[in-house]
Amino acid sequence: MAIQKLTKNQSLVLDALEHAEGPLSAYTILDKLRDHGFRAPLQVYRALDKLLEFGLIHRLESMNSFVACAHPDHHHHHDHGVTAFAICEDCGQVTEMHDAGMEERLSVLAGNQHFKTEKTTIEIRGHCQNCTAE
Amino acid sequence: MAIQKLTKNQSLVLDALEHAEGPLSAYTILDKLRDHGFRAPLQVYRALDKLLEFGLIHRLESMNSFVACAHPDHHHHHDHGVTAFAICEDCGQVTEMHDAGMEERLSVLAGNQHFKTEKTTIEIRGHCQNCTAE
DNA sequence: GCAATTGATGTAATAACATTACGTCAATTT
DNA sequence: AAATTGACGTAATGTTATTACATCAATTGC
Ligand SMILES: [Zn+2]
Ligand SMILES: [Zn+2]
Ligand SMILES: [Zn+2]
Ligand SMILES: [Zn+2]
Repeated sequence: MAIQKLTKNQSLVLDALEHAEGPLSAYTILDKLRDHGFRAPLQVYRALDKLLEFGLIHRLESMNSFVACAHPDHHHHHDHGVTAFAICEDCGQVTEMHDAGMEERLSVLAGNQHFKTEKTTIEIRGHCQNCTAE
Repeated sequence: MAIQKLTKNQSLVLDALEHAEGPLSAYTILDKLRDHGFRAPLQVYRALDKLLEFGLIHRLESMNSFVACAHPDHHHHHDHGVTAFAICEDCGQVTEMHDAGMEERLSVLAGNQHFKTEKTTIEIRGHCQNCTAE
């Protein structure tokens, strides 16, 4: 699919996420965008919903927050397949990972249960290389 | 480790989860236990924290709720390894799955990033066999 | 036995996260 | 031009989780 034209609010929210060091909660985004006219949570949540739909951002379920997609051809629609995230509990850094072998195992697991997968969440909490070094 | 003696509140919460059809939110548990003297969220959250620690229940991050562990030797401490959940969005049924191949892939993924894993969340949202049949 | 510590509990208040409801407006379609 | 659609603004409310403080019971050390 072609480039997605974003509305002003959507662009502001995406921008906030892309320039952030790590994942942001919806309310943190709201605070960052008050100077740009944001006043209510719904302005953020509506933009987030669309950006999720476009595949430009991801939601981290285990921490109720959001990150910009690390995929290089951002600002385009594309299929992610299954995405796994490594989340450092010390510094907050998030690494987005894709792995065909992982997808295959999950596909088999779901198939065993005759389960029709719509969306898969994989989040690894722990400590990144930097924060592990003594 | 041996059998864990549970406090009254912990037993009540575990019981509520074991007798539930599907996952329950903390506040739903609170409502179910009002007749047993529960008055405040903290009574539930404290019990949930301990039950999670003992490995007797699981938290489903993608729906902010909790399920009793499906592992047969429940009421004992045991290591789960990595657990994946298939969550039906139609009927709410949750299936707990374990798979060595999946653990291996996750281990490799984390290893590639020199990431030290503490806890892994895998949740598959979709439709179970019953809810898929026409 | 008794003081000190530890762990569980009760209660209230507050914080953090998310949605519903309602009205307006601009662009697109018919 | 009317109808439809999609984005937006605002207020109110609903849901999930934590902080703070006081009390009580069981255990530990002397
Ligand atoms: Zn991505
Ligand atoms: Zn780190
Ligand atoms: Zn289990
Ligand atoms: Zn189902």
